[in-house]
Amino acid sequence: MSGANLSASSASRRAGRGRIDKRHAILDAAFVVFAREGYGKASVDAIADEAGVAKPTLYNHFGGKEDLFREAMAATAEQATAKSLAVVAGLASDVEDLSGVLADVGYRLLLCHSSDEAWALRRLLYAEISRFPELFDKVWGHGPNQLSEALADRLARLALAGRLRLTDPVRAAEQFVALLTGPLEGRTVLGTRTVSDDELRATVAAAVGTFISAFAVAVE
Amino acid sequence: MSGANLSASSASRRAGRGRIDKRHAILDAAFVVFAREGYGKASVDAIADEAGVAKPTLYNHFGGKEDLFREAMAATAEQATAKSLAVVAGLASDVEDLSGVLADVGYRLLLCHSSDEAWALRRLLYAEISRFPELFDKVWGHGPNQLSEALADRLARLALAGRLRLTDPVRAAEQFVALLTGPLEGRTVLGTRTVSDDELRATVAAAVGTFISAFAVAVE
Amino acid sequence: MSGANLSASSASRRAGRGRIDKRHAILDAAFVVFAREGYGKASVDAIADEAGVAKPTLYNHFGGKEDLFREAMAATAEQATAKSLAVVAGLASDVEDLSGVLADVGYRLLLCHSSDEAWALRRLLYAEISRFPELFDKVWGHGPNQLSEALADRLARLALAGRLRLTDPVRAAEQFVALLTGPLEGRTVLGTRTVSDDELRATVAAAVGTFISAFAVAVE
Amino acid sequence: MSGANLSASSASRRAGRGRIDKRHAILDAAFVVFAREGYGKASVDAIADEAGVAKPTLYNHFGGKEDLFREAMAATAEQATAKSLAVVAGLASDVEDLSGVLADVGYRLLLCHSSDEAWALRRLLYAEISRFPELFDKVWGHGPNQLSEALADRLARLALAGRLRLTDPVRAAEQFVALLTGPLEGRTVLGTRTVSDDELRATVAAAVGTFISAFAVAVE
DNA sequence: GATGAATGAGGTTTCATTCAT
DNA sequence: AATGAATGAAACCTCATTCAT
Repeated sequence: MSGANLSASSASRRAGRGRIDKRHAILDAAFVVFAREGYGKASVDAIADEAGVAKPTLYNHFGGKEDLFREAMAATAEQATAKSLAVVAGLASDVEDLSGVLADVGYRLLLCHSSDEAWALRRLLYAEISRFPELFDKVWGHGPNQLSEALADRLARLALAGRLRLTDPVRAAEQFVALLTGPLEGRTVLGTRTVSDDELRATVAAAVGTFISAFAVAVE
Repeated sequence: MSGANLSASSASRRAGRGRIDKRHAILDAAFVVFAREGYGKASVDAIADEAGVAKPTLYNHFGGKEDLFREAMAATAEQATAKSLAVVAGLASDVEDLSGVLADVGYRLLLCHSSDEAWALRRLLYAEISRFPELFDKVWGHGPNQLSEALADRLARLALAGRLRLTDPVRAAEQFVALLTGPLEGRTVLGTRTVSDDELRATVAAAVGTFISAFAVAVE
Repeated sequence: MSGANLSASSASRRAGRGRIDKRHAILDAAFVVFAREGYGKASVDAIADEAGVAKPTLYNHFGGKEDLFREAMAATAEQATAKSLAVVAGLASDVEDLSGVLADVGYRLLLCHSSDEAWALRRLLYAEISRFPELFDKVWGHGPNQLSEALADRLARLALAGRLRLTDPVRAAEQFVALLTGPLEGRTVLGTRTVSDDELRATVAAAVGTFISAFAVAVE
Repeated sequence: MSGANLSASSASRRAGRGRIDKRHAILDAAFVVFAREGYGKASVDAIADEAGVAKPTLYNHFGGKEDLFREAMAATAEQATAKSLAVVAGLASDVEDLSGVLADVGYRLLLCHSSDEAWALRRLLYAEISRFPELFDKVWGHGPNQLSEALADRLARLALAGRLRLTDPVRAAEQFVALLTGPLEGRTVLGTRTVSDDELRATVAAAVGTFISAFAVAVE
């Protein structure tokens, strides 16, 4: 969560393996620089340097700074979304230890949420939502929101299986995510400070505890 | 919630009432422009225009763009914080209808949270936290966080009064706030879209419902 | 020669002894700042600060930056000139040890020439001669040039007394000054480095030696 | 000597002969403008205009105003130095008419010293020595100082050849230069006024006369 | 007479973008 | 397709100067 792993993998950049992935290198570099400097202060020069290409090359691949931002955000968001969805996909409906399984899913969701890329994405989205309103769907709609929908599906099946008492699965999913992530916003200082794994797990435990208390069907 | 009422009241600007409030006019204008453009793209020229003063006046009052940003954020945060704290201060511990009271407090907190200023503050804080790390304490620490502490105090007293079953009041307060605000982040598209009052109240009801289910001591 | 004694005497500035010498304080401060920053980079603010007065006060006393420069240069030049002329005035025509007397006068002239004020004056004059051509007369004409004239008078009397063989006393005076000061320009790095008193005296000795060899009437 | 021939030759500027000499054009223009306005008042805009390039081009070639000044000074100083050294190089040690040869060398040195570029160099060096102390070596050390050394070599050989009586050739060289240039500083008003060729030659004659009187071995 | 506050103009520098190669 | 070099526009900031008190 600290910030080191945000540097674009320089292997593919450095290696002249071809020019098929020059576009990829630019996108990676762009996200790195945007994450570090913000959209307004990030300079196309810095992105070109980070990508190891000349500026006109960058303009040949993308229309300009705005398009580059859009595409870099979309590309990174896609990866982040996939990870979260993969976690949710692992939530089965025929579980024994519901609390334990929710805690496991919650913990892994929180890891996704706490990655440097995820924080950078959210920060940039927050910052530029008014200049790039369409980014919301690409980043959030295909991110936590899509996440809420996917999670709602799983919760609905748990309700059908008699393990949860739900009237609105989407709302419940939103609340589960909120209970997980909300308390950590302040504690991580918006992702700029690392929290210990213990604190992470404690937050998960508290979230799951509250969620279970509110929604679980008591076992006999 | 839409964005119209973010323009600084021009009455005090136009009136040459003195120069004591020129500083105030600059701070107001600065926040308006920063909120509209973001820190990086906001130009000092635009701020000076919005404030109705010349640029050097602005530099005489503040050291530069960075300081101006800091002070504008702090000033707006102070106001926002005060409102939220006032709401929490109204949460008594000897209440009859606990659900109703929590819903009332929650609704009013959500109004605070949903104001244009509050969203703008959070967006700017998210965007610039790495360039201005010290802002977190001023904006969030004296904002939702201070809010969590104040709310925790009240919840603790409700626990003492036998109305809530709490092990960690701060955690509970964080969760209450998370249940209120989390689901609305996506639904308001980070504050750029207005949600109906009905949806607001529904979110509050759901949050209070979950909270009560999880923490309320059952009445006989 | 180092640079410490260029700060305006703050005693008269600090003491509210009256306002008769506020003009003096401003002139002193102006020269200090001009010497430190150069005319172009010196700011009126800095001068006002150094003088301990407000900017409008300065504008009440002088017309603006240009006039202030002119007057500050003139005032400092007057002092510097007076010192040099006083040295020359001490050169009598009925001397026994001509070499020794010339060395003495030369040494004291060189001290005048090497003072911080003198170097600052020359540097500013060199720098701004095209913007302030009239300064030449005030600074140089009333300085080394006036010096040449005064020295020429004394040399002429020594010639009349049969001690020197001169066709053009002014030329001889110029050459005497040149022999004294010329070699030191490079050695002091235009006045920014201190030279030892030994080197000063050696330069004087060499200058006087050459001058005597060229112009002295051999004693029997 | 008046100032007209300081404008950069516009031929190469106008002709788009390539971009190899754009750097040269900028350096020339920079020196012209710095000489005319001084470092502080010279604007980068004016330099870019004079060079016929856009401002960013200038910033691409040089780091900023300071570096540009350094390089412009160095470039001009190099040319000026070369000319003076070439003159000294022509001073042979097996001369018949020592006076005549010294006068010839002196005259040509004085022409170098009196050129507009040389005066501008010295004025700028004097003016900015405290802000750019390292310029001294580039301009003066490689200029008159290097000149003194080269001249000292030649004088030493003349001493070996029995034509001069010297104890310290460097000192003698410094004095020769001082006798040549010193009297002209005042007479040309620091290079801002033209002196007639007659006056130039008279100064040379006087300098050589004094030098010969002081150092020449009497011919039998 | 002295001043805190204000300003129009202009400073250096950097930016996103485009040629010509 | 890729690039070194160039640019118009605009950024932040500072200056000499003047009000109104």
